[in-house]
Amino acid sequence: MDQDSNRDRAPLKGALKARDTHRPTLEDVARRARVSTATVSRCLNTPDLVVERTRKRVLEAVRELGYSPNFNARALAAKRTNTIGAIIPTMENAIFARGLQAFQEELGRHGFTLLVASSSYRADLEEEQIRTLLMRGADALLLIGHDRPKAVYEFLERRGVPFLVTWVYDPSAEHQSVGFDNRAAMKELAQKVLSFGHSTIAAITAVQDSNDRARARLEGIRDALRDRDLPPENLRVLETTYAIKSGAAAFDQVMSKSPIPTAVLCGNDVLAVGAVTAAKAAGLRIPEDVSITGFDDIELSEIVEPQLTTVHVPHRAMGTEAARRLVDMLNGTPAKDSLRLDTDLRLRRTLGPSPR
Amino acid sequence: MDQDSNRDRAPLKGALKARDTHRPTLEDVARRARVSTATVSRCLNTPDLVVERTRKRVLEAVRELGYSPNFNARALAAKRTNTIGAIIPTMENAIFARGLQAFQEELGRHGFTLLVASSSYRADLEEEQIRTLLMRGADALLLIGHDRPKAVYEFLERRGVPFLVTWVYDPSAEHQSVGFDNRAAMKELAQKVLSFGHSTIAAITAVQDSNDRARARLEGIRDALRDRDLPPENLRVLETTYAIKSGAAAFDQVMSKSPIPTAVLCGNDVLAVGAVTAAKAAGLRIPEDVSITGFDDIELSEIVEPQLTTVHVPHRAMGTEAARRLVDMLNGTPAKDSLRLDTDLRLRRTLGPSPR
DNA sequence: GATGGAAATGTAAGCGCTTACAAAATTTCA
DNA sequence: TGAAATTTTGTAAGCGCTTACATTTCCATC
Repeated sequence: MDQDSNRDRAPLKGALKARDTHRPTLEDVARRARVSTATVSRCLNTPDLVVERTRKRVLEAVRELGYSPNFNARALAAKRTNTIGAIIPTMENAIFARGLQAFQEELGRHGFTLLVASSSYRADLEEEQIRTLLMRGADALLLIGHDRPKAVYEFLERRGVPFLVTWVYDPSAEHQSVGFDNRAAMKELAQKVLSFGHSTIAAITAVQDSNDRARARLEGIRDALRDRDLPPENLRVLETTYAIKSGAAAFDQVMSKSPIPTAVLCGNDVLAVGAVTAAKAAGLRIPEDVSITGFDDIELSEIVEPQLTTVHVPHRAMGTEAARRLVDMLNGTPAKDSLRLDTDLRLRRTLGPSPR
Repeated sequence: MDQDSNRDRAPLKGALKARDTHRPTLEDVARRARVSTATVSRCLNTPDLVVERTRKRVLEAVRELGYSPNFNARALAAKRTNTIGAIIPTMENAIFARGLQAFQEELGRHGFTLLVASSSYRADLEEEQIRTLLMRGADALLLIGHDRPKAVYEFLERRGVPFLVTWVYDPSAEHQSVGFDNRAAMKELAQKVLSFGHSTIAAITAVQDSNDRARARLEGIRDALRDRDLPPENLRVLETTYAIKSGAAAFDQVMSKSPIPTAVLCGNDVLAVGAVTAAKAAGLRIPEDVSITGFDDIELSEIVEPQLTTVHVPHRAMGTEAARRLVDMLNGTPAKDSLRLDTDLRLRRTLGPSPR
């Protein structure tokens, strides 16, 4: 039996009406404090415009009634929500979570609220989420990466919505960004790998489509090879989805076909962790038999054994600075140039000399 | 130079007004389709009430103008947002993410949207988030665990907001829940540990305050000891915050004071992973020198070495069922009894026979 | 072809706020 | 002391929708 008679209810409307002991409105507060609704509104939004005596009386009434403003009504009237939307590719893994945490904290300091949506790395869903966030009244948006249809940017601009791109730094791009140079960072890592004598390389990359970070990272590897005059054939590239298992499968595949690489550079730590587990399962020693590297420096990379050599990304700095800039934009501060933040190589245990 | 003259802007209002090429409203659509706003509204919300010919004309106008409804205005007028709020303790680790994913998917199937907030495991912040979500018009709420001030429940009930507790199953609690029996699950694990001959035990638990899951899990361990007639002194308990490092620190502490336990049961996988890394750092073999267990079965538990013995929690089933019930509540279906979902022991490598 | 009832559409009153603008109260200062 | 300037408060018009109710249109029936 899954019914519970002491709690049965009428259909929605009846239920709501019956139980809603009239949530107090501005007008209730106004009546109680014997002022106009305008004054109450001012007490809440621009307290300096109200003389102390009145203000006290009003706030007293607010407390007594347990009043809290109706966000939707406020947004409708003010045409402003003090909300900033962010669309990230995924919530499942924590890469974006930390940056977003800092973003939110900084927003909070300026009286703004964060609304998050995730696109599952899908361009069409991202567009939908953008529309949803704007429908909900987001005053500005935070976007990850530059790569999206031109129409999206046009839409945003037509609407006059301030937005900022993050997680990348690309001064050649058309829009302002706060991030790091994925290509240069990966190139630096790849150079380090090559300096260990590796010359037959594999790259396991995230899906490149609609993902400029993934593409830039791959280009970084190519840059490094080129600098050393290694032919492009020395790099084998595999593309796969963002999951530990995918990394493992890709690793198996890469190691099963000649020429077998001595180093496998992964587009992110999640793939790299998958590669590490697959290598161990195959009885390979890391880094004696094969070197593996990641990118992002998520928590996992220090837990996995051996610890992952990777690139540390300035999550928090990005989040904080992005928040500041977005708030500035909403306050009418002139736009700034894109900001480049630094990455760090984290040389840990999965990178070693080439066995050949 | 961080200014960019081709993008400089007037202060906010000017900027918005200047750039806002009049976002189309219902009225614009109505005019274009030569019907009343009511008809347009009906086309969007209750299309069966509109005859095909008109509907087509209206939808055509919608498309041509690129109209999308103003969520806030809609919420204000309809007193309903089709939004359900969820407050989870943390976004940083993925435990709740997967359950929430399923929750969201199921909500989507019923035309509802999810709004997430996180409380950082703090009761005061949770209250604030509840208020925020309700201000934003959430029609119903998903809450984690039963343990919160009575006043919160009273507030929710006075407001007539349907809500559901999850991540726990406790038929003795006052409110409906969809979850699993934390105490019984941990007891089962602890029994298994004891069956391996361990008798000097330590528990590293999450902060117990405002966290009935943490308390229930600890009680589960005590239950198991009691069943075996082991005295309570054989269990040493350490409480610490939710982080890998905290788990590591707690482990070091527990192993540095006699009597030294042969098994360390952790309240969750994050703490357990910390314990595992600390053990390895201290040169202890797992499970030869010490056994360690977790709870939750997050992805990490299969990555860490040795793989973690833990309790698998039915994230997705909880999310899906919780969504269904909440939607039902909003549709006026009579309340149901709490639902108990099953957990599974995942016996992996960190649990072995007692060395003594 | 008139009639009644159902189906489709329109009219207009809000929903709970913010904010121009107007009015009243208070302060300033000649 | 009183007019002007300033501060404080009030009035009321929306913001963009939904929906109860009124009206019109349509169609089946006699």
